[in-house]
Amino acid sequence: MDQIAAMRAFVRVVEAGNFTRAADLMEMPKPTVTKLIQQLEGHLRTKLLNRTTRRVRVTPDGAAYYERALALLSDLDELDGSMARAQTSPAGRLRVDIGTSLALNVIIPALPDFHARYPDILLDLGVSDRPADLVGENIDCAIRGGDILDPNLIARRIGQVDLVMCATPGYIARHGMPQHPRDLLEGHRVIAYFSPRTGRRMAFDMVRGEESYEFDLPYALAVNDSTAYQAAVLTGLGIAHAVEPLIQPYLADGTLVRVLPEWRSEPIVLHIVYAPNRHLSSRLRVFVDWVAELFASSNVYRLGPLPPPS
Amino acid sequence: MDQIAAMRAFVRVVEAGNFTRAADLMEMPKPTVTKLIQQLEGHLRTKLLNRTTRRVRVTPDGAAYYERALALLSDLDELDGSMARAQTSPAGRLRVDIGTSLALNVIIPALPDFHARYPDILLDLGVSDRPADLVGENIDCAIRGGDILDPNLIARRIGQVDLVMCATPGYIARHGMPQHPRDLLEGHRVIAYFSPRTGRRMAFDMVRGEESYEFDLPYALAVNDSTAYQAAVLTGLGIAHAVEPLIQPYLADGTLVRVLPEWRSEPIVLHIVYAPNRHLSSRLRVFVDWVAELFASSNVYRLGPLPPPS
DNA sequence: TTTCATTATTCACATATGGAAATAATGACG
DNA sequence: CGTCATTATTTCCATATGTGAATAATGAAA
Repeated sequence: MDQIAAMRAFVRVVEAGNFTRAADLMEMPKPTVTKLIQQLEGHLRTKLLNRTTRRVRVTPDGAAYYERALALLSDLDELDGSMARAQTSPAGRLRVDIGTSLALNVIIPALPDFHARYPDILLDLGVSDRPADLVGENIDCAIRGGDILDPNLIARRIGQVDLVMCATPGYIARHGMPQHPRDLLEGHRVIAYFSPRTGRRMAFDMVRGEESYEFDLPYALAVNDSTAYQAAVLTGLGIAHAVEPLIQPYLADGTLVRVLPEWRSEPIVLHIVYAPNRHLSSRLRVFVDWVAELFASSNVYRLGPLPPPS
Repeated sequence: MDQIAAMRAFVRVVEAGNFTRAADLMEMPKPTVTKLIQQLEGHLRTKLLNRTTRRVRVTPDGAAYYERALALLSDLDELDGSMARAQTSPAGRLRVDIGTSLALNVIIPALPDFHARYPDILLDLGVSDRPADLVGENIDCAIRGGDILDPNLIARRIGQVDLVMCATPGYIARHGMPQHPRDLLEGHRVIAYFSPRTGRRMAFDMVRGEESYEFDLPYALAVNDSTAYQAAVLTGLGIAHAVEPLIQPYLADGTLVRVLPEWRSEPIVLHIVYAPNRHLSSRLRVFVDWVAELFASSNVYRLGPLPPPS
């Protein structure tokens, strides 16, 4: 027996004064109303309605039950309604995990716009290059650069960033300017980025026409955070494989110089990832869409955290 | 979908921490729990549980829903429980319709006993020989003498009363003592009882051995209430067909004398009647049983209202 | 990395339920 | 009283749901 349906039918019969009208109001066949009332009376072991084909009268027990059933159905409808409203009017807490550079340079500066659009969404930002367990830590989504290795997550591509080789003028004055990727193997040091998850250093890849090199180079310093990497580049301790938009101001004012500029590296692809869910909450949906729009609507889409979390 | 069952399953899964244990606790197959949770999520269009085969985690939405569902289920259980208690612990109003003589002479004097046993039952006594519409007037039961003509009611026999012929000594001095039923046809008058429902007078029936008479006799006075009839007997206006236990004191002190004592009349059968109901309320059930016991446990069972409501 | 015990889900058949049509009951009217 | 319009209930077949068995997924342990 569907007790809620039975209670709804009973309430309707009491209010309508007969079975037929109640059935019409509920867009339900009459036998169904009959059956539901019978089932409810059986469940409660109490006669709720004295009825003939011409008259329906509520028993004293039925009248008492009606009042309480009405209140209870109202509570249930309120509960269902609040869930529906949560779906159609995005509100509530959203937990987002972002790499440091993307957070500091792209997302956080744009948040006034998101807040203006969705004032009822509370954003919890986890800012770290260290990947989190989305399901295990109840994180709604993450914005990441690089390959997405977890096949259980949905990854929506939102942009890419270029990597470029560079160094300080002081480093070049001391060690000389490399003329070819193989020059980096001797007499040079790099500033390396290592994965916060695996500890493995990211290789330096370089392509020119049909030529392609990929080296795990001798390094003077290795960091595993994209914002720290940007600061490390400026120390002059080595040659860096840096995110182009983040160092662009330093290239412009001469603080840094390009190294091997005729060689290109694979850009880093940016994704927003979240767990599959037939019933995606509206607040997550609007955030994903807003992020995608943010990256698509300006050339900041090419920005992203240094190296892939691989 | 049975939403209540789905909510119960959800609450159990949250508390048990996994589907299998919830299913065991509810004595329900695991696939049913799976289906119910899926249906509830579909109904609410919200993911309530993030689950793998090894772990079940409640989503933030799920946690919020859990609290409210728990409260609502508690209210429902309280409502169901209160209906069950009303069935097992007799309480509430009971409307009973009784003929005047039975009310005044039998039931009312015994009510202290009923009240002592069932202090939470409130009795509304309708006292009249005039029959009421049980269903139409929300009367729970009636105690009646005579044949029960309504086939839609349940009639439980609780006793019978004898009818006897009698008159005042003054009447006999003026008209003479009848020696045979046929003597009543000439020179005599009776006090008649007529049905409050149909207006028809009750016949005087007399049996002796194989002889049997039934006359609609000339009357000096006719009343349609059993208590009024008792008073009318004492006027000396005619011969009466009276309820034996009610006039016993007058026969003992000579106020009345028996007439045709060797002739017998059909006793009046007493019933308690109520509408059929698969779910008889406990208060009605205990009252019916108490009345039956009252009549069975003493010789008052032979008492009843005059003439049938026919 | 592979293995394996545990647990959620899916599948397919048995059982339960829904609902159109037929039937029974009611009570107003003449 | 009989007739008949209205309405609750029952019947029986089509559809939906429940559930045992099989399958897929997970994650701890070696």
